[in-house]
Amino acid sequence: MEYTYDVDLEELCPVCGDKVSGYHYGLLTCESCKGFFKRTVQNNKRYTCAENQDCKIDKTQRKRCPFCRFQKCLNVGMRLEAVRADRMRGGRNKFGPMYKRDRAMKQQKKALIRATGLKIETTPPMPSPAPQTDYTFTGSLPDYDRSLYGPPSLGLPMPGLSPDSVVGGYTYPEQVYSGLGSPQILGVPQLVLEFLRCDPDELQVQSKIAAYLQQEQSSRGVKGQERLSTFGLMCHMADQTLFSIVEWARSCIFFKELKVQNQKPLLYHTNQSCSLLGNLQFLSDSLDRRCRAIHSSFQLVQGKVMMASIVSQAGPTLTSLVQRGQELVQKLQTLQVDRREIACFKFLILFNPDVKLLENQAFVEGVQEQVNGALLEYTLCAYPQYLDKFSQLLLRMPELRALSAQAEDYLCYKHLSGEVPCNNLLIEMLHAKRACT
DNA sequence: TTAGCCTTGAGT
DNA sequence: ACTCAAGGCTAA
Repeated sequence: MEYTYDVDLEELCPVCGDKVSGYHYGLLTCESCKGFFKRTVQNNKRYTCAENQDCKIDKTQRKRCPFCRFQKCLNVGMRLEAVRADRMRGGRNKFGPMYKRDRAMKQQKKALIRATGLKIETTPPMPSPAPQTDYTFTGSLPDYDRSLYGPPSLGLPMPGLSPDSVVGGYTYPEQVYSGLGSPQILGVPQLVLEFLRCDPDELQVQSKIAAYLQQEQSSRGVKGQERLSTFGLMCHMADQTLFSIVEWARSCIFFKELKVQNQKPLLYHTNQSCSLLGNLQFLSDSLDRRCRAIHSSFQLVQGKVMMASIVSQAGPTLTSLVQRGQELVQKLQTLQVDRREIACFKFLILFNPDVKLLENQAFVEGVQEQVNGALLEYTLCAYPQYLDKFSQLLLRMPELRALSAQAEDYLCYKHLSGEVPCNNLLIEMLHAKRACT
């Protein structure tokens, strides 16, 4: 029911709502708007609006005001460059690959809708900024006075909440991203760039934690205290990692808009998963940045030594947990997950729709949808030869959550048998989590 | 002028 | 050989 409704919705012309006949001048439109756009651009037509330049354009009224109709054509993203100045017929233009990606994306979004029952919001495509790529091939650009119609209004609906977005006390996330043709910089959706901006440098975080642990250990030596066991070390390490995750979440887009009481449950369900991803990012960063090779290899060696000591000292449960974690990291590495994808993945983990909040449930689901959409778009644009990457990535999510839950159970067990050091943030969270569920 | 159908031809 | 988004044609 919902599914067919969505499909129908997508097959309507974004200009007038008539039936779509294919891709025309950059996007799916109906035959009549295709013809109208062509005539207007080819013949350099100028219209004027008898009203206030905001006429409603639909199937029955589209003939009434050509000015507003053409305005709408431009606003929904129809491309002047796709009208050929030399009027050459047939053949293909450079939009071909874009149409192909768009088709792939629509298909995968449908699959996603079927799989999750969620609807991925696709706001009407934004007019893209002045074309950076040259789309002319079968001829030169038509001599068209674009400035007459003014620059395309590419304002992002970023700041503030519009009155419409507040419904019955529940706030919805601002739609920061839209479908293909959404604001992008070199093929990276704006939202993905924003995630990357909030994402901490994992190398630095890990160095800081390592330094902290070393200091902790040596100060114990000085004070004549017993040195920390492997498990004790891991608890401290996890604790520090948790601090960094909380710090990250509190400063990042979407999350900081939530009230603290709503932030907490999300954070409680996040810890282990994100630290695992942090590890992955750390590893990939270490490999990427040759300039820090010495530093990185030192850290890697340290990591390996630590692993060895875990395997030799820890019980079989912990060992298997760590091993499974490493296996998952390895799987993700063979997928060649890049930093941007990891940044998105972290958001998907943080905004877990399964965590029930007292309020703002819709907000969490909305963010989930937006991030899914942005990640899908990014993977399709960045890895067009690997159209499956998005679903491969999502496929790892249940594994990650399962592992996280097991780690938590283990921690709980250890805590009950009194083996976890006091003043541990992890345990505090554990208590808080049990209390609120 | 509109809009449905036709012809074309590079890319696959 | 086929596809499908360009441009072309023409009756309302």
